[in-house]
Amino acid sequence: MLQKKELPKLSEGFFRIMFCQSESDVQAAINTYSVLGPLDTLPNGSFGQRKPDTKVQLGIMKFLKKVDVPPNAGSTSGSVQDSAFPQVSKERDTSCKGPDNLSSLSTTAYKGVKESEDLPKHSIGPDVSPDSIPTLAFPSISTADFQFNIEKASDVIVEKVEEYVKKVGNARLVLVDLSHGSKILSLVRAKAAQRNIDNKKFFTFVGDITRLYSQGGLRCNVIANAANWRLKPGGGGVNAAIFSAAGPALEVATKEQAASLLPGHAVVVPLPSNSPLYNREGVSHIIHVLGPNMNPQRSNCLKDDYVKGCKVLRDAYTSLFDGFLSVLRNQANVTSKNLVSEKSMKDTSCGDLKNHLENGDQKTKRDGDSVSERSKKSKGSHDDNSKIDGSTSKSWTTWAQALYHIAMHPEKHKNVLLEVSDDVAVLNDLYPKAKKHLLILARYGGLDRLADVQQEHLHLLTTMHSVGLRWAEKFLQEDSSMIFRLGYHSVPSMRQLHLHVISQDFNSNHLKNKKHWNSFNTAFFRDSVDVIEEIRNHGKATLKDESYLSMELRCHRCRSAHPNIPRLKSHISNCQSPFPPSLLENGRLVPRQDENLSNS
DNA sequence: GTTCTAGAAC
DNA sequence: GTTCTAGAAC
Repeated sequence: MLQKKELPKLSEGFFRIMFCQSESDVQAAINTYSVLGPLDTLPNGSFGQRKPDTKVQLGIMKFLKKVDVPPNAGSTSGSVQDSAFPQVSKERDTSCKGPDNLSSLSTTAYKGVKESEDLPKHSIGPDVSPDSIPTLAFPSISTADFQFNIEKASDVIVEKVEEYVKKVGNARLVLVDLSHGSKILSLVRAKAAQRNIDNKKFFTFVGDITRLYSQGGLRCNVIANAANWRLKPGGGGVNAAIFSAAGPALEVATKEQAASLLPGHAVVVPLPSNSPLYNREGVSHIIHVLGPNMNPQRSNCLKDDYVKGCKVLRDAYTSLFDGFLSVLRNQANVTSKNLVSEKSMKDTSCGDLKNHLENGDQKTKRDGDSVSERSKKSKGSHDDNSKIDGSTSKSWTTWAQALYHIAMHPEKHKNVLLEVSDDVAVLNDLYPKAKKHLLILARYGGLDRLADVQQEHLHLLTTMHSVGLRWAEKFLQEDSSMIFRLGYHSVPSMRQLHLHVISQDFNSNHLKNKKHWNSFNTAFFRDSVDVIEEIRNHGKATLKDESYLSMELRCHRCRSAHPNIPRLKSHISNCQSPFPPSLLENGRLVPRQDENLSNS
C-alpha cells in the first residue's frame, strides 16, 4: 500500500545510538533519520490545529425572541407536489427582526408563495402541509472559510443535486446562504435552471440556517452543518451558528456519533428534543459535513489541487445527501418514534477517526464508518484486513486500527502527530502509562505487528529506534531524572507496528491493571535493541505469549512482588533500587548520558 | 485499547 | 463495609 520512498540524507542528528555495534550502523541510523527537522519543530502537537474562523454569522448575534412552535420533526406525511415552495432567493433583510416582523418576513421571503401570514404552521391540505415535506437545508460546503472556487463549487452542487433529487422522492433539498448577494446561490440557481432541475425539489434560500422556520417560514427537518474536523463548536460561520443555536445538546449528541470527520465525509446526528433547534425550528437531525480545504491559512490545505478538491467536495455532498436519505428511510420505515430514533442512532453512527484518538471525552466509544464509506463497503465493525501473504491473519476491530489509519494518512491526523517522515510517525500515547509515553509508528503497509517484521525491515527498525532515542534525549533535557525504555509488545492490541518509548516512572493514572503493568515489565515487552539484533541475526524477533500479562506483579527495579496494582504503584513511587542487571545491559535503558544506573 | 460492574478479596 | 480484579461490552 505504502511504498517506502528514497530518504533524504540529513546531517543533523546528535543522538546516541546505543545499540549500534559498528560505525556503519551509526551512519545508517543517522542517514535514516529523515524527519521534519531537528527538535525545534517538535513536540507540543500544536501545529495543524485549526485556527478559529473569523467569519461570524450575523444571525446568531441578533436578539430575536423565542418563537415557540410545536415540533413537527420527523413527519413523514409529506407527499404533496407543493407549488408553494418555488425557488426563493429574493432580497431579504436578514438583520434583526423581532417576532412582530415574522409574518412580513415570511411573505417577503416567499415571493410567489401563496400569501399566507402564518405559512409555517398552516396546512395547505387535509393531510399535507409544506411543513411536512422532508427537507434538507444545506449551506454551500467549503466556499466560505475553506476558499473553494465558487464557480467550481456550483458545478459540483448542481451535479450532485441533480443526482439526488431523483433519489429523495418528495423530499426537498435547499441550498441556503445568509447573504442576499450570495454569488454561490445565483450561480447554482442559474445552473440548476439550465439543467431543468425541478424547482419544487431543489431551490435556493436566503436566510439564517438556524432560523429557517421561525424567521423564514421554511420548515426543514434536517439541516447540514459545514463542520470542522473536530466536530466542535466555535470557529465561525455556519458551524458556530448551528452549534450555538442548537445548544449543548448538539455537542453531546454529536459526540455520541463521532469524534471527528475527514474531508469528504458526513455524519448524521439525531437532535435531542431538548435542543432549541428541535423545538423552535422543527429540526430533527443535523448532518455535519466536512469539505475540502483550499485555504492555505488552514491546516490540510489542498492549495490549488482542484482535481482532488472537486473529488472531495463531491464526496462531501454525496455523504451529505446519503445521510439525508438515511434519515428519510428511517422515518418512512418505522412508525414508532422511539424506534425511529433508536434505529437512526445505529444506522447513522459515523466517525472516521476512532474516538479513541481524540483527546476529549473518553466516554464516547461508538465505532462506525462515515456514511459515504459505509455505502461503499459492507457493514460491520471489522475492516477487511486479512493479510494477503498469509503470514498472519487477524481481524482487527475498528478501535484497534486507529494507529494504522494514522500511519497510512498522517496528513489527516496532524493534530495528534509530533513528527512525520516517510518511514515513521510519532505521537503521544493517548493513554500514557508513564509521565512520558510516545509511540513511533512504522509507516509501511503490511507491517501490523512485530510478528510481521523480517530482515528487510531492519533499516526501518533502526530508524524507529533512532527517532525514539532522539525523543528520549529531548525529554531528558527537560527532566534529567527520567529513564526511558524502548520496545515492542509481543502481541500488540493495536494494528500497525509501533515502538513504545516510555519513561520508567510508570506514574500515570492510565496504568490501572495487571495487563498494563506486565505488558511493559515482563518479557512480553521486547526491547528495541534486542529486536534489532534478533532480526539482524535470525530474521525474526522472539515473541512471548499473552500468559505473561497475567503474571504476578513485580517491581521493575527491585523485583519485589505486590498483591495488587495500588500497592505496586505505591511501592514503585518510592523504590530507589538499581535496575536489574538484565535491563542495564546493551542500552536497554536510556538514562541521561552521564548517568550511571548501576549505582542509583 | 477503555469502561463498566459483579463479585471476590480483604 | 470498601477495595480491587477480571471479564464482558464496546
